Order: sequence, then structure tokens, then C-alpha cells
Amino acid sequence: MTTSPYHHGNLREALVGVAVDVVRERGPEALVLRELARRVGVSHNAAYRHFADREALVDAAAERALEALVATIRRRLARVEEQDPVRRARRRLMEIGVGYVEFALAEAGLFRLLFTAYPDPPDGAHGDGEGDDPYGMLNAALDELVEVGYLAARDRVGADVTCWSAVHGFAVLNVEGPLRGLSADERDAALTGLLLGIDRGLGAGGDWPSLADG
Amino acid sequence: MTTSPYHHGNLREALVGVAVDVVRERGPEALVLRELARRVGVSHNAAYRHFADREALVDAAAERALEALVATIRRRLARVEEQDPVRRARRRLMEIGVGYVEFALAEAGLFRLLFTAYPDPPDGAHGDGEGDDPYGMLNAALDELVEVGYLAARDRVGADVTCWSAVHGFAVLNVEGPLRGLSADERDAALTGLLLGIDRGLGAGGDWPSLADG
DNA sequence: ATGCGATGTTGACATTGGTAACTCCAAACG
DNA sequence: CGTTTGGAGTTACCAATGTCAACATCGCAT
Repeated sequence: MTTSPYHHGNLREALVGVAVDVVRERGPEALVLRELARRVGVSHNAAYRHFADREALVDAAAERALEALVATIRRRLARVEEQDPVRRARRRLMEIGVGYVEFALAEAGLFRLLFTAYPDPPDGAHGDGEGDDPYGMLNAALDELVEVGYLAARDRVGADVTCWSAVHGFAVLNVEGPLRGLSADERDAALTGLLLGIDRGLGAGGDWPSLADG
Repeated sequence: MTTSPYHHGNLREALVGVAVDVVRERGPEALVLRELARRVGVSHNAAYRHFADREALVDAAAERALEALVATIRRRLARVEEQDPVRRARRRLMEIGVGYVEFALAEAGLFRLLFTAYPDPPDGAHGDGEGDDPYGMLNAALDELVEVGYLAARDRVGADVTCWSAVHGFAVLNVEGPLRGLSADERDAALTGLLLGIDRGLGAGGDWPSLADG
């Protein structure tokens, strides 16, 4: 309501909003400052009162994208009802992977945005809180796997990078890489295979039954 | 020598050449038509006699990048001297991964170029020749693993996607993702862990000794 | 020699990100 | 209640880029 024709009210939010819209529709490369201004009904250059430059706006939008990704993963995690601690932990790890890929495919634009402007490294500092980022959630899940005895502590090191690499690679290849064009069925099968492979690899120390059957 | 001041001789090659140079130095986004022309000492627009548009030139450069990647992998494969068929096959698969990542890190610009303009899918059609692309080489290596009895035929399906995903993901995260900034040592360790994990996962059917020791 | 087609050139145009200088309004202060 | 001050938007402008159209130049076949 406080929208006098001049002072917009909260241009910043509005800009980030349309930015997200545009990215969802046409990808990060379609993120054009002047068009955003047009859409919001404001002159170009208005944006410069709120963002240092184009990149700053892109970063702001990327933050939104990250939240969306986290939300998707959380949603998937919440659906796990498994009771047995070991099976539960393993299932949770898989769901993180599924959620990650689900988001990448459903929101290809946002997913790509996320990695054209990523907030630098996650700073090896894992181990504190669960973190509100996917990497933190992954680490939490892996720690859980150690606690329940599925993953040998010795194999915990590097497991995060391995898991992330596999799932991220799968997502990238399917979204913008040579694997786009796979049918939904092929994709699902491949992803299941990938995740089961990880699950099997992590638990290779003991003699656990596959999550696939049962 | 045939360089009269007017007709350049073979502009096409020259353009692709400097394009590759620029990408190596400053990445794919620095690939600016007009600058290439300047570098070659020709007027802008000259390029349009040889390329339909910017994208066509990018594609041509990407082709070069692909060749370079393949060369790097071949070089690594050629160095494997292992005699025992099983160990040899396993080692070869690992070297493909190492080569892939090595290239991504050493030639970050070219690697990124490769995936900003990728020649569509590899067309599920694997099984013919080894192919001169990394995907073909990967498939050949996996087939070899089946032949020597390390990889169960049943697990062959999807193994290609799993391997590619893991290695590609690792490369991407390290080159342009949140894992850039890892020290060389950390990176090496993580990659070794990843590749051993794959090796272990593929051979999980039998009871093979790790490639790490011995 | 000559004329034609491939190869380059010049000139223009619309778009984009960005800077500078101006304007407008609202709230703080006397 | 008037004024001033500064945040928020605006217009004017610039250089760079991709691309199109029209023109120039050269070599080779006739």
C-alpha cells in the first residue's frame, strides 16, 4: 500500500522476486537487469540503489534458490518413516540425493543459477550445526550413519565429497549436460542405481543387506 | 605466406585458435567475437563468413577442447603397465577418472567450455566402437571389467552413468563449485577416495582385494 | 582480360551493464 | 510550520557487444 508512484516501497524484494521468476522461466543467462526493472515497472538504474551491480542481484536470487533447494530436501527427509535406526539413516541419505536431483530437474533454472554464483566454499568446517545448506545436511546424514554403525568411522572421511560429487554430477549431466534427454524412466533407474551403489559402497565394511529389497 | 593484407588465408582456423587461447586464459564467458577478430588482426564481422553466429564459433572451440580432454585421458591410459588382467582393467578405469579430473583442473577454461556448449547427448548408442569421446572410453573400460570378471554383467547397466556422474561431479565442484579452494593434497586424497569407492562398489559382488594396497 | 564468387570491410542498429547529474518526496529538526 | 537533508528513482549518456546490410577486393575460371 505504501506504493506512491515514486518511492516504490520495497523495490529490493520486488526485484529479487521477478529475478527468481525470470530464472525459473528462462535460466540464469536471461537475467537482465533492465528487463527486471521493466517488469517491476521502474526505470533501469533504479536497481542500483539496492544492488552494487548485476552480480549482486544475481547473488540475491541465488540465495532464494538455495532456500528452495533446502526446502525440497527437507520435504523429502520428512517423509521417511522407517523405524529401524540403520535402515532409517540409510534411507535418509538416499532421500537427500533424491531431493537434490528432484530439485535440479524440476527447477533447472534455479539449480543452474545456484552454481553460476555460488557463495564460495562451505569451509571445511563441518561438524558444528546441521547447517541450513545441503552440504551440512549431507554431513549430518553421514554422521548419523556412523553413529548407527553402518558406516565405519575410518571411511567417514571423504564420504561427503564422494556423495556430493556423485549426486551433483548426476544432476548436472541430466540438467545441462549430455544426459539431458534421458526419459524419466531411464533417469529414475539410473539414479536408483547410483544411490544404491553409494549405499552399498559406504556399508561395504560390514555385510548389510541391500536397501533395494525388503 | 599467402597472407595478402586482405584475404587472410584461413581465417577459420586462426579464429578457432585464438578462441581456444582466450578460453584457456579467461574462460568461456570471455569469448567475445570482436576481440577474437582484433587478435587475429581482422575486422569484426569477418568471422561471419565462417561461422553463422557466436555460438557456432563456440562450438568449434568446444570441439578442440573435447579433443584435448580425450588426449589427456589417452595419455594416462597409455601409462598403465599392470599385467594382471583384472588389476589392469580396474586401473584403467581409475586412470580415466584421474585424467578427466586432471584435465578439468589444469584446463578449467576448456573444461567449462565443454559443458556450456555440449554436442547434445551421446545417444544411448554405446556398444559400437570405443568412440573417440570420453563416454565411449568409459564404456569400453567398463565392458573390459565385465570381460575379466570383475564387474558382474548384471551390474554393468547404469555403471557408466554412475561412474561418469561421480567423476564429473567431483570435477565440477572442484573447478567452479564450492570445492574449489581445496588444497592439492586434500583434492588428491578426496579423488583417490572417490575412485577407490567406485572400484569397491563395482566389484562388490565378488571378494576382491582393494586396489589401494599391494 | 574479365567477371563472378568467396572473403573482408565499413557502417549502422538495438541491447546491455554502468556512471553522472538531476528530481522528488518524506521524515527529522529548528 | 518551514526548511533541509538524504534516500529512492529518473533521465541522459557511454562503451561494448552481437548482428545485419551494403560495399570493396582479390583470385580463379572462362
